[in-house]
Amino acid sequence: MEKQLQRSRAVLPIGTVMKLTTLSARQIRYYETQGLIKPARNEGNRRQFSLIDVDRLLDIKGYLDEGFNMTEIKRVYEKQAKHQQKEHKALEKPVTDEDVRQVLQHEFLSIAGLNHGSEPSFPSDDLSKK
Amino acid sequence: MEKQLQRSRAVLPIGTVMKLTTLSARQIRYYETQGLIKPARNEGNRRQFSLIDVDRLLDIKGYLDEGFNMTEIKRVYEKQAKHQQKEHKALEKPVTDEDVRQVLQHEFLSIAGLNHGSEPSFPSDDLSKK
DNA sequence: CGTCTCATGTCACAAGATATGACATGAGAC
DNA sequence: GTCTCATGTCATATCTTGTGACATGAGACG
Repeated sequence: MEKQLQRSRAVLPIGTVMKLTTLSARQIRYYETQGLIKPARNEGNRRQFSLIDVDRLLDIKGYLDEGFNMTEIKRVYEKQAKHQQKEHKALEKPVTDEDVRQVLQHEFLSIAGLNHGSEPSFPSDDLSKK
Repeated sequence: MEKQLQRSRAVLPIGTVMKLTTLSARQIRYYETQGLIKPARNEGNRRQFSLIDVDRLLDIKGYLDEGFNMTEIKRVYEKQAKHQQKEHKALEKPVTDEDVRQVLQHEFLSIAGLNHGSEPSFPSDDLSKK
């Protein structure tokens, strides 16, 4: 359980998070304005994300893919905050092709930072400013 | 063992690595010129480190604290490369105060990125350009 | 169909971060 | 003393990030 402490350490800049989540900076910032994440800021006002933030972003991404909108996702987290227990599993549906990619990617974090993982995957995206 | 794959994913910019290792950018770059690490580069020529790189940097830091110089540390890794097995444990000495800080810090990575960890620690450094 | 809203993309300018090369320095080795 | 080693500090050029503004495709709704 102390592991949770480490995962909350905010050290990742938005660029790294983009790679880890394959979300655009615009999306990440937007989710923040929507109150879904609240990354820390350094002295230079740069966002500093933790692995927990990255996890949440991946969750958000998954919810969006499943058709939820910001407001609904917000409610999910509000409820979780109250009930103080991770039960968003109740929202799961039979896996689609998209989901698989999601899960595999999520595994990276499970391995590179958590404890509930199983098999890895490499998005290997390049994010070149196309 | 597949977990090793994830840890080799180069996504961390030097700033993050500085925080994770409490090493200066100058030191990190110097160790690179000495051939101790070979971080990947992105399209913009920026260094991209993996958790494995961070681990090695922490090891290097530990060796330096123990009195080794670049050349000797280099040999350590060359030998490891040949014998293809992590046995630099043979170089350990009875723990000193400095060592403790090292180990505790190393634990962060063990937790936020590996699997052989135990208890955490927060350097909580700020890196403001003093 | 128009019109709104939502989630994102794209631009643009300011400010912080990083790359490299040069010069400086304290601690030891000789 | 003089060298070497590991780092610090500067300077300049080039990315990266932050914010705000304008644009747009997909749906919802009338």
